[in-house]
Amino acid sequence: MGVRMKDKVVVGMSGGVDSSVAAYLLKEQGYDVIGVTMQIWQEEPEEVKSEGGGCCGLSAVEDARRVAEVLDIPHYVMNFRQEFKCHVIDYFVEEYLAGRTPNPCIACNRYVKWEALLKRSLEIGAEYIATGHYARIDRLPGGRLALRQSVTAEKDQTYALYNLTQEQLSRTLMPVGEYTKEQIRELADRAGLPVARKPDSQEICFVPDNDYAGFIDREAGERVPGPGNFVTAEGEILGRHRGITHYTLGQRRGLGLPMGERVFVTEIRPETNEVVVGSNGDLFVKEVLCGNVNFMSVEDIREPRRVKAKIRYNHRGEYCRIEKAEGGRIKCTFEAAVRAATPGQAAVFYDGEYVLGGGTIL
RNA sequence: AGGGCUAUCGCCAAGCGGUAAGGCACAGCACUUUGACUGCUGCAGUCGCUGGUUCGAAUCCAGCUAGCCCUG
Repeated sequence: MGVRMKDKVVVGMSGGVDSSVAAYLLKEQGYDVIGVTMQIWQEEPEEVKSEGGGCCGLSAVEDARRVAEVLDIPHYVMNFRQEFKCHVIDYFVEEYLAGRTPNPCIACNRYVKWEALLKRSLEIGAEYIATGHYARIDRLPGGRLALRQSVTAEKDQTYALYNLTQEQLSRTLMPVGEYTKEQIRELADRAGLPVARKPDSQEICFVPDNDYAGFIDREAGERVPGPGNFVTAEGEILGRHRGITHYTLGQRRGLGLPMGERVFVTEIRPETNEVVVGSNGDLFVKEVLCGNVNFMSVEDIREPRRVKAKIRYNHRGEYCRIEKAEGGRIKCTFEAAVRAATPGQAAVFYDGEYVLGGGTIL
């Protein structure tokens, strides 16, 4: 590893174990480490302050500061509320209003962490930014940079990072990707970091009460579509739903329909405010179309090629053939049908351990 | 107000004299740095009501009530 001594790196510190250890590791490697905690949302309610919090919660600031003290590195708080509101919150709300299911982490990574944070980090003289993501970055023989899955496939977080550009990757360090979660906690413990046993974060960081639909109600007010009909694919009305923002493809719980058998959301129709319900089998498809494609390990694809694709964060992946389609889109033809390919979610393509690229499911 | 049928958890539904299956829904938990999926746990001291027969009834009998159906 060509560690360039004294290179300055800004580590985005969320106050969690992973980013804390990232800072620790980089310091050990000889970098000039600066800890930065991003303020991205409002003040947290008092109750959740001492809890695990989200990946970017504000209670984070306290923890991050303590870690920085232990590591003896400077720590700053940067305000990114505006960027977060624009690229994450608004996007999140608009997608749901349109009947799609967004992935806010992907947007946050691409536009807040690797755009706003990176820009400001460069402004203060840093060469790199670093995070505690479980992913690796390699330079390929051809010269391109590509994300590589972390050592532990279970913890791998490349899915949420497929949208990064070459320029962004060239300014990024992800030291945590070389270790397992257990090793990271051990390192934290040995380094005396106060967050070694902090529970992993989960849920949407800006929706601490886990009621994302309620969040949309508060954000979008009367723009939120009201109740409508649950219907079958044949058009039979089965009952009333609470508004399309409450549902996503493949969802079973919360429908309140006693059909005698399990039923799932198979389609959301914003035009008619209908939510279509069907059996689990109805959710499987072999073809998926993607837009807003970002290529990573390759500049582009001319010929169809076989890759493994993940259609959601927690997806083991399925082999498919990807090929160019109308308007820069990519058509994926799966070897085995995938369940609930959901518009708004990302399909990320893997060439072995490397992220070839990805796009948004249409 | 002639006759027949049915009344068991929010919905569906076993049970046929021996001390309330199951499915769906719902709730909680687990899993999870997105939404989901999935898994686990919980969920009728009571069988429309009132009496009766019986050692013992949701199960048999009677009356009442409600709903459905057929006649008028």
